[in-house]
Amino acid sequence: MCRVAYPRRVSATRWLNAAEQEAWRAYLEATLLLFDAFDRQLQQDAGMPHGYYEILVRLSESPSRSMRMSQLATSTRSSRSRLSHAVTRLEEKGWVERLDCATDRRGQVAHLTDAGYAVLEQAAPGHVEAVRIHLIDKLTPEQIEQLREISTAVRDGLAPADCP
Amino acid sequence: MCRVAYPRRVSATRWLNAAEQEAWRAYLEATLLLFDAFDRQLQQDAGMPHGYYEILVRLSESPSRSMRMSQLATSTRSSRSRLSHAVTRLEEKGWVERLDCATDRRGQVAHLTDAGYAVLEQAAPGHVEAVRIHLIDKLTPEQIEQLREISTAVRDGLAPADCP
DNA sequence: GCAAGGTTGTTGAGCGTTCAACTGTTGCGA
DNA sequence: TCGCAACAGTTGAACGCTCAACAACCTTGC
Repeated sequence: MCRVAYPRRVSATRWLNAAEQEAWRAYLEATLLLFDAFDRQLQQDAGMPHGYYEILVRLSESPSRSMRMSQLATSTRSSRSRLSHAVTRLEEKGWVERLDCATDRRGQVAHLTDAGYAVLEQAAPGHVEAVRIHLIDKLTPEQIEQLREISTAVRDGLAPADCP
Repeated sequence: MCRVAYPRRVSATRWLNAAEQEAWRAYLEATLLLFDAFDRQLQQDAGMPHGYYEILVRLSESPSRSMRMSQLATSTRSSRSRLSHAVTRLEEKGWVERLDCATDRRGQVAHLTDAGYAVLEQAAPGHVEAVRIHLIDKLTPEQIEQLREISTAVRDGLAPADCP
């Protein structure tokens, strides 16, 4: 039988040192400002939040302009529930449609309509310009590479293993 | 009088090259996963979203444990409206209270209560640990410094000039 | 062939955020 | 000191997200 004579001492908090704290806070603030800017820009110019735009982008990159709901959810890093609600809204706008999946009767396939593709084409330049102005153009090529490496390390630590 | 003979040609979209695209997407995905993780952790352990936690942190760092609403809003990078709603919730929980400002009758001061401070003390170790595990520990000291520089550049490009 | 358990996707309630409109107050120039 | 713009903060409606519960279907092992 397992006997624990004394409760193990709860490990002391490893607080952040000054450099770590500064990095974390700067990252946090930059990200909040950045995401706010993108959300506002897309809401104004295309009538949708950034998350919805990303859904359309992913669909547009698929050869058939369609994807299984669950695949779309993991590739946009969103929950099934969030995606389901989002696709409902996108369907109301006529930008996406739901189709039954041929091989799995539980499944649904989200398909980007022509209207959705048109909206995306019209919204993309403004969004890319915003990403440039607020992020890319502020950094040197070396920093862009550093950001890629940093982000990849963090992402791979958090993403389920089967995510591409 | 100013005369424009021909409308100026709309500038062609400066699309992202492969390296820029990869960096941007990795950053986007890492950040979504990271913020989700922090939100979930704090919601579970402390019953509040990350944004609310940050409000308590800022207040706790003020000598008087209080701040003007507008100062608190800009320092947490949130809108006045968001902060107002948030403080309402935090007040309902008894973690913050609103006081009238002595020098400006329009003003309100948010003050961290003892209960709020206690909650913060109890929630902090778990949150710091999450920041370590998912972010700091995944990076080398050089990368942490790089992240600080990158984030500072981006933040300073977006923040109103009078923000410290 | 069938039961058990896993997977896929949806739903509704509750909560947080946004946006626009609003109140009350202050600062400033005529 | 009057008038007015700017400022500080709040409010409610609309919307997006989370969470838990759910229905439907597939898979596995017997």
